[in-house]
Amino acid sequence: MYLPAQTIASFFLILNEPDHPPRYNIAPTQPVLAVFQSPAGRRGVPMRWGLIPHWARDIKIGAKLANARSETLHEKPSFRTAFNRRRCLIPADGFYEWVAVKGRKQPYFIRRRDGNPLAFAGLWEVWVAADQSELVSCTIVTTAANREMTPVHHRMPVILEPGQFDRWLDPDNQNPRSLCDLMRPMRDGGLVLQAVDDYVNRTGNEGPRCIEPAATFPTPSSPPEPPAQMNLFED
DNA sequence: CCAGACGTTGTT
DNA sequence: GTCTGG
DNA sequence: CCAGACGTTGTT
DNA sequence: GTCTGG
Repeated sequence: MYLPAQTIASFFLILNEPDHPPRYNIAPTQPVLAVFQSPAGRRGVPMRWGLIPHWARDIKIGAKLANARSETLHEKPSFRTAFNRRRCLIPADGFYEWVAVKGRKQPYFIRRRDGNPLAFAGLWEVWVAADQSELVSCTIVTTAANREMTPVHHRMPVILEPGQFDRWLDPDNQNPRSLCDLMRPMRDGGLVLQAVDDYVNRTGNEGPRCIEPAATFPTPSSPPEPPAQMNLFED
């Protein structure tokens, strides 16, 4: 079968962080707000996007680790330890995906239909540089695309609901198998896509123009509603 | 044992 | 740090 | 993820 | 084509 032109999944995202200017175009290696569970409660701190394993010699490895596949997290040397002990949430108003069409890359902005922010499942890590300085970094966990995402890409970030936050963040839960049910595609129908101006394609560009609707490209149509089905993902 | 990798996406 | 390939 | 560079010698 | 910077 010939699929529509492909996409990417880097989840360049929008972030509105209290007391900081809003960001509309966060790229890997840039700081993103991440929330984790500390003994004193939940804390949000800026972390470098792109996880740097504690054993890394070179900071550059982080650029390749912006995402972590949920299916294999538990066995990857780069993610295993963080998965067991350092899970986090990464809040965002939305994220982008691109579809390559005739030598062009058409970006789409994806947000919740209900207007609330998203909470991506993430992992974080502390890396000690050669000069002994510490750098905290994070990665976003991915899973298969849900119905709305399928027209633009076959993967999507794991998006958690408030009722799931505690379990995901609990540092005392070091049993990966008990977390499998959290790492599923978001329920169908919860997201909306909007084709936007390719201003966002340049990482140096910032501001609301990144989510300005594109005049010439329509939102891709979703496949028809599936028939009534068994509950495969037991929520 | 030592040396070298350690990742995701999408592309063909 | 830990695993894999040689 | 996307955009942009992709090099050496010698100069300040 | 592949790597780097953002």
